[in-house]
Amino acid sequence: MKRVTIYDVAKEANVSLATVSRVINGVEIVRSDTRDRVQQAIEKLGYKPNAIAQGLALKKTTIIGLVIPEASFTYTGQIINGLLDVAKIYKYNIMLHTVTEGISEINDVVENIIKSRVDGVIIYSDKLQDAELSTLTKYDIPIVIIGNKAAQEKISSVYVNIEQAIYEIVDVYLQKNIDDIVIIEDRKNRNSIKKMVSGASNAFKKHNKEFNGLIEIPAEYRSSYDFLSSYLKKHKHSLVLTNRDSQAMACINAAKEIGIDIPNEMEIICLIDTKYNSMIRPQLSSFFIPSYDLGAVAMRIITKMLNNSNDEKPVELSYVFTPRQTTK
Amino acid sequence: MKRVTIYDVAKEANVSLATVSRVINGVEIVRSDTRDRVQQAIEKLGYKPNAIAQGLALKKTTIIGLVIPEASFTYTGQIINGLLDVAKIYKYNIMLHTVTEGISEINDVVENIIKSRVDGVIIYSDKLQDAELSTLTKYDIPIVIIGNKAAQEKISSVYVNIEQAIYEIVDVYLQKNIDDIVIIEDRKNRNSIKKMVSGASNAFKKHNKEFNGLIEIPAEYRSSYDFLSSYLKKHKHSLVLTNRDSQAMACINAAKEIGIDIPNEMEIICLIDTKYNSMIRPQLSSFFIPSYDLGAVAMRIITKMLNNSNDEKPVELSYVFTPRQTTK
DNA sequence: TTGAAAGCGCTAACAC
DNA sequence: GTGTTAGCGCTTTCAA
Repeated sequence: MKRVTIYDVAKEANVSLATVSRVINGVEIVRSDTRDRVQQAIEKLGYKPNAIAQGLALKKTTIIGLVIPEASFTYTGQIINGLLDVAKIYKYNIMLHTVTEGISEINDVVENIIKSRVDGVIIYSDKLQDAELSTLTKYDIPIVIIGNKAAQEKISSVYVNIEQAIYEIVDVYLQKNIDDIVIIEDRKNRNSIKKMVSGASNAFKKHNKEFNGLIEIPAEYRSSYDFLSSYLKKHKHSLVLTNRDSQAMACINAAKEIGIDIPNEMEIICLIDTKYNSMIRPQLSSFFIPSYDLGAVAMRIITKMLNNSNDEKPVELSYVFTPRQTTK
Repeated sequence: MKRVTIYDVAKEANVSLATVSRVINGVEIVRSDTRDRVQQAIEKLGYKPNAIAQGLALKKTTIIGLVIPEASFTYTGQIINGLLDVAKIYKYNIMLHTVTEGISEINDVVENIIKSRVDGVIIYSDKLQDAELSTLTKYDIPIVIIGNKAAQEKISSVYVNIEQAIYEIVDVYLQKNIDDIVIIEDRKNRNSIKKMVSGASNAFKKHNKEFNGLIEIPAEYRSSYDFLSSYLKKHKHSLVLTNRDSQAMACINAAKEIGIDIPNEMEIICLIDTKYNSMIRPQLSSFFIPSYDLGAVAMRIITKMLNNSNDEKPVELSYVFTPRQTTK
């Protein structure tokens, strides 16, 4: 099919481009019979406005860049769903970028975002640090960060206070005089772990104790399972805190294997809630982190920024601890 | 920061736009000292070519549309990872669209894709039917379908032969004279289920039997668990085939609850493999479907189509049955 | 090797 | 209420 342009429609309907433009943009001042003529021409020719040309003329693309970590989508997926649902309402399109390791790759992504002239960018990734964010703001690209409170001016954010969550739960255990608490870290979510540790440390401090229960495990499920299988034989802990469900499951399975009774001999709490938490046995106690809302709110914030351009305050969403079968 | 254009760079470097354009596009015929001058100007001004303007001028956007179902990304996630890894190599950007129910919403997505002038579109969704695909091809948008063999000319595809997979496994059981086999369906993946049923039916036919073991369950995990808990009390089956891991888990948990011994009294096989299959207990026997590769290959095919424009043959990827603890 | 100028498809003053 | 025209930022042909 021959690419049909606004010009073809104008000719077909015997009007000027301007009038066609008015019709497709819903500008009111067009007489209804010419509007109809134009509409018919559009139908007949199957004309679809070229968003790229519109983008050039208007200096805005109605595209929002989204940056997420590669790998598991079990958690990120919900964020994306929230994001997209809101994006649809406001007619924004989403351009998807993933980042893994490698500083050069990160620079590529940033470069790419700038070139593509997105109207704004939503970032859910620890990988983009202040430097990258600064170059983005230098190019006047509105930014919303998911999962962290933004550290810079002009950057907005929506997040859950992980530190607080861990603080509270650890405090509960310390009050019951249970202090053999560890946090498992697989080095894949450094930033989250840092906050978890910080929360735990604060709780310990409150009780005049010192927290040093950070244990490193391998990044892959299989090897972390193997690691824990031998580790747990020698080390008993009262409470294990994990970031991801996969880590908790490695822990559960290893404990079962050894014969550790969950939750009576050892309790496990996972920070992030996925649909699998209540499917596995024992069902995994976890925090409910409103991931869908994180995405939805992020998108809402960005649309606001694009309309008012005055910066939005960081938004803190609340978590809920959901006890299941891995806690007493 | 003031938007800097190719014109600013030209002025800064004392050359014409054309020369700057040549430099940023790596056209060889520029003298090296002018090239250097231009490069310096670009650095100094922090110039980044406007992909939108390039898109207009070149009539191509280097954007690929991606259509996926909303909801769970546990499986789709791997497809996206494969897709993005290859997209990065070829410098394509991905614009993400999700579809759920609702014919109007689907039309919106199609409309949106056409307007955004993507160079091609990769579709992983049963929701887009022949009608929608036809309008896409009418607008000369190259299409690659993931998960189904394309039914139309000019449309390419990459898929796994689910029908065959189920045929083979069911045949194995029938040869052992086990024919109390059911397939669980939750109405969320109609197309897949249809193929599974077809595969099972063929196997039964081969043994001069008739397959009618399709059982409908609720779509949500919780209600399907409840349903199965009461269903399995009255109905014993030798083999349960499911599409998604969540369905299999509902089945496993319900069976456990009732006291059905898996795999001795009842076996369970899940079609789609996720990382959770080997984390849960009992570990779930399943087919390994190369989802990452489905994405990667789809992207490769699209790039080929964009370069040669001769249509690509459908690509069939292979599956591997991976027995774990839910089968004998 | 470089520059001038037309054109990609659209929007938005401004004029009629 | 409708048309004319000058951009939006870039590529590319054709001259020089």
